[in-house]
Amino acid sequence: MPRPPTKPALNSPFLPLAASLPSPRALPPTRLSPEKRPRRLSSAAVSAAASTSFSADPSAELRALCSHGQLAQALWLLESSAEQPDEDAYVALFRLCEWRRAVEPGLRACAHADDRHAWFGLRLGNAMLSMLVRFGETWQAWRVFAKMPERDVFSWNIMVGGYGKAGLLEEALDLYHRMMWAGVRPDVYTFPCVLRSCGGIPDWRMGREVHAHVLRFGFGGEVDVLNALMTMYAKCGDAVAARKVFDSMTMMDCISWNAMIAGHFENGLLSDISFAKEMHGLAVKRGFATDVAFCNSLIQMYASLGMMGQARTVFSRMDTRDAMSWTAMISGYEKNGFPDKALEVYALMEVNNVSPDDITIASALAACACLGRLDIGVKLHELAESKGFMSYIVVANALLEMYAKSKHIDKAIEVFKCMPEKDVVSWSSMIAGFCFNHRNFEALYYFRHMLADVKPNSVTFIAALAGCAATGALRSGKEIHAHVLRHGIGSEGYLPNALIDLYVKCGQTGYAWAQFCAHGAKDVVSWNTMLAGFVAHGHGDTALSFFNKMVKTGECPDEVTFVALLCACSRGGMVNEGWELFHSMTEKYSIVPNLKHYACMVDLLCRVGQLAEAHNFINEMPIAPDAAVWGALLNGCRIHRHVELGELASKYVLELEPNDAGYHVLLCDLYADAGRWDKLARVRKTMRDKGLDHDSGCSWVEVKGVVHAFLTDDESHPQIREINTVLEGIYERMKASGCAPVESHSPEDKEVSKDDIFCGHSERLAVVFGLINTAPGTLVSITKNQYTCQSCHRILKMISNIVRRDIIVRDSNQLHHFKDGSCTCGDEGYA
DNA sequence: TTAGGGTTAG
Repeated sequence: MPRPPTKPALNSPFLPLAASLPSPRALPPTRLSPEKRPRRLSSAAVSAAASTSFSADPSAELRALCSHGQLAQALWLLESSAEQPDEDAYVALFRLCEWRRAVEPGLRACAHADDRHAWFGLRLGNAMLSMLVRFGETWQAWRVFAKMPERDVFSWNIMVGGYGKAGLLEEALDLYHRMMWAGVRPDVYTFPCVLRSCGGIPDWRMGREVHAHVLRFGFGGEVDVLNALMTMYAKCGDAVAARKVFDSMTMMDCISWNAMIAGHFENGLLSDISFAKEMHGLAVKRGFATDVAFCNSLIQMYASLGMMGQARTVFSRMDTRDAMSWTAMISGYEKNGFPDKALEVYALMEVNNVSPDDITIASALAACACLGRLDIGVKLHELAESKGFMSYIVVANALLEMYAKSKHIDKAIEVFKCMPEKDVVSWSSMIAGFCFNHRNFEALYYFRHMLADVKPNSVTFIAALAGCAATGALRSGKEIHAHVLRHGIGSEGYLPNALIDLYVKCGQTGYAWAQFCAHGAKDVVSWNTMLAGFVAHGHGDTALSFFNKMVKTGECPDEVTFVALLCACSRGGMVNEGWELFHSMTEKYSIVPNLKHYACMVDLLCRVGQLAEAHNFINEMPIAPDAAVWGALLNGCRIHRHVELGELASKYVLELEPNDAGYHVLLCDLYADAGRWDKLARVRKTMRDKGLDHDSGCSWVEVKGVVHAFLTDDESHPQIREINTVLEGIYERMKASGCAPVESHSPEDKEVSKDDIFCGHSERLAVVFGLINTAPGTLVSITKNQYTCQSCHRILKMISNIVRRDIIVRDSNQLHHFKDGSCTCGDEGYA
């Protein structure tokens, strides 16, 4: 025996149900592997049964009905007959139920037998076990197993395998141990059953122990057992041991090759294209290339290497393809950045009448999410519902993401709420989905709720950090940072970059810099994030020298790098540097400027007053300018009060984005600053007609780890009276010192100032709320969804001077750090 | 005349 029996042997007929056994409620939902076709009755068996004359013997009658496949009648007979059927009749009925996958009748027959038997004989017990395990009824199977005084290796195999399949991996290993203690000699089927659970946990030590048993019991030459061993080692991350098993095999089948490829792939060892091709060639030579599962593996192998052409060749040469073959192609295209091709393959699959499985639908949904194809996504949703796939967590998760990425977050919430079980992916997708839909508030709310339910992973943290960064929730972000450190995953995936971004966006350049320096595997994103941080804080010179350092280190800049750099030049009025960088993009770095770069250049030229040059620049663009490019010109015209050119720009802007409230407001500001009240009124009327007149300005401020949101003219906050009193006080002090802001009033409408209508003032409420609820000297950090208006900008500068506090306002456009009466933005655009 | 191992996933 491999181990001394420390637990009582599980061999008595009246064995107490051990406490370690799972309760029925604890059983996880099972996704049963694709069904093996139920065996059909041979025609000989049917005719033999048909020739049996019906007798008064209910057992014989029951057997005959079963052999004719008349399940309903058989069940009726069983339940209505007063007499107890014999063991053979029961066995026939259970087998029929198993073949038919008739769960409900099977369970009824099971209850019938259970009521009338104190114990089950070997044949009857095994038939019941087999059926129950096939149905995923692990708990019922355990009850039957406990009522079997005699058990053979088959009974044990079913139990070990069944528990493993139901996801009760630890329990499966426990059963295997008990089998050993009971002195049952394992057979060739036992090892694959138990090794599956070792790999699934994964439990390498136990796997090695089972490996020793394999050798001790003399199964070291069995292909099936060795295949299972190889897979177990691969799943436990021991590619070397897996390879050793593979090399020791004197006989192998296509499963061996498949396990080898899959094992290498899982352990990330298949990055070598020539090795992959060699594996392919060898397998073809040995005649395995016709096996469907093997070809599916090859497709996946090539897809993971980004070689979709090769994958397609394998796919097209297959004589028969199953749903997995199609799914492997769909997911391959989707993962390699060809979601449109993925959907083409899916359409072709439909034309070929291949029924998609849950993973096909999940993969196709992922492609829809990439493309924002809500139309196809909705059809897939309907299909998933009709096929009963909504209970599969992968399908629901893929659906969530599709809806979130198609800007239908409410639909995603609906799907999420209907999910009976949610895993870390479901929660992470919702958090990321909220951020994607600019509903960061809810992202953090979901994150907090998630912690009570599911253990977060690096993807969750990245999504939650994005939510904090977007709302400027520094304290919540720091809390998440602490979680990350506790989980020991601070350097996992994109987490280091997400942390740099958090601190940059919350105005904590020092922390960001510390994170950047500590990040051992910096990539272009790390550099870009830090660079954007310097730019946002108005450190244009630092940004440029940082860029030089980046290039010297050997990091290759990308288009994002240049957006940040051109932005720095624009903010700092560095026209020459801007032109130099713009030209270097194509000349030095082979980066084709995109619309964002053009918009930055227009902004740069406009800010230094070169409006005509900016206009020329737009006219000479090799690509069609978008609203942002014209918008930059419009903004420049607003700053320099150039109404005519501004009107021209606004014509293009509003043609391209007719329903954007922001651009309308910009035009209003242009007219207001130039004192053109007639034209201003006209734009305001257009806005009213289009329903764009409601101010959706919103500012967030985090106090003691809770993010508070303020809307324009928000009177709903519990502390609003206090806030207003403080605001008034500040106003009085400003007046007394003779620096109260001048509001530009419209002469026709003396009651309402320009700022009251358009600027929102929500940042004023949020700033004051932050000031009165935090300790003296603490930095107050606000995030706003629109750009800060001139009046608020002036007032906040003054407030920072009066109260001697640092105030950071991150608006939709830039970051303002107010200190001692001035702002880091250099008052650009706030002249 | 019952069982096992390989492939597709967010």
